[in-house]
Amino acid sequence: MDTEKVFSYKEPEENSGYLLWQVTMKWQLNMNRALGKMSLTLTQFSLMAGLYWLSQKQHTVTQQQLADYANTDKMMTSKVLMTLEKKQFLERVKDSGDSRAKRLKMTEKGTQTLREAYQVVKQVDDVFFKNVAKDKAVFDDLLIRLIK
Amino acid sequence: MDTEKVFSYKEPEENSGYLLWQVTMKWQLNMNRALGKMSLTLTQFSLMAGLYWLSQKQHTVTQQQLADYANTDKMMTSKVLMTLEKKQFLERVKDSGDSRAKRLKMTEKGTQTLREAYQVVKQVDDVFFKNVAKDKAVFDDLLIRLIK
DNA sequence: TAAATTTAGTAGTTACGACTACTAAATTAG
DNA sequence: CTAATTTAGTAGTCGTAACTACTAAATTTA
Repeated sequence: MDTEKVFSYKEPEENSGYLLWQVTMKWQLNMNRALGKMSLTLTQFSLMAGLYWLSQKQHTVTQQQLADYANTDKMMTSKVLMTLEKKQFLERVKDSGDSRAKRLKMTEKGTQTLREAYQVVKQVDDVFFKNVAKDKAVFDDLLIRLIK
Repeated sequence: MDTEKVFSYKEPEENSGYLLWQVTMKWQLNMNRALGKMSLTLTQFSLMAGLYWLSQKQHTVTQQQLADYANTDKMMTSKVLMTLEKKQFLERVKDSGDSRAKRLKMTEKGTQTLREAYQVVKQVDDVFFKNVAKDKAVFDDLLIRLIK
């Protein structure tokens, strides 16, 4: 029989990684439920937001550039962008300079949807982070140190 | 043309939710890569760990009880437990009292694998949380407040 | 400049994670 | 006691998320 103990702590709650995971799962669930009312997923929203931000910085945005910016896997990004194109939230046009690349351009419908979605996201975030609002600077700093 | 701005901040990095998501994604990726070497996923590890912890507290553990404890969806939990049974890490026996329920019992092989997996997880956590180690108490407190 | 390497994107696989919908058994209520 | 409701678990779907493997085009280098 196996009697030697397995863990160096008694409860999962003593583990930062476990807590981090639980919190993010809850946040993600809230986000997806809220965004679901407008037929968007969190990932779809994030890529649209990323495209919006990147477009402010540079004239053209390719799928690869967006994936790099959003820290998403390029294969997954490709699939989600196809979905977003089908929904007519953006266009994927062959780049004139590099014929391998797809240039991304948000449509008017996409921008409007993003604007509405952001109001929903903001609302969820306000409620979710209410209990740590006064420590936002500390919290964000800790998270930034973890991303490196 | 749409000129009204969409976001109330300039960079995603100003948003706690976005940071939280990015950090957890990175943590999860590190965990899954490390656990992958022993053919385990993070979710499989978590449910095995949850079963181990719950088994310390109570004589019998059902799938539903484990799902409640781990805060996982019962449908997903059911599938992952079937996978873990196939791998012979645990047994799912019909409960004698409640014939709807499946009683979960970790096998010797499961316990041994969990022990090895935990060493891997511990190692990944030590590296991942290195930069915030001295603030662990603050960080954990913030996360606990977010779970409520 | 031809060959080797890198880059941009797609296809298909495995495993969650959140669903709806379902079966069957247990519990509660009238 | 029987009907209504709740509970435990399974089946199948959709959308990531991380892969391997692939095509084709651009770039490097020998």
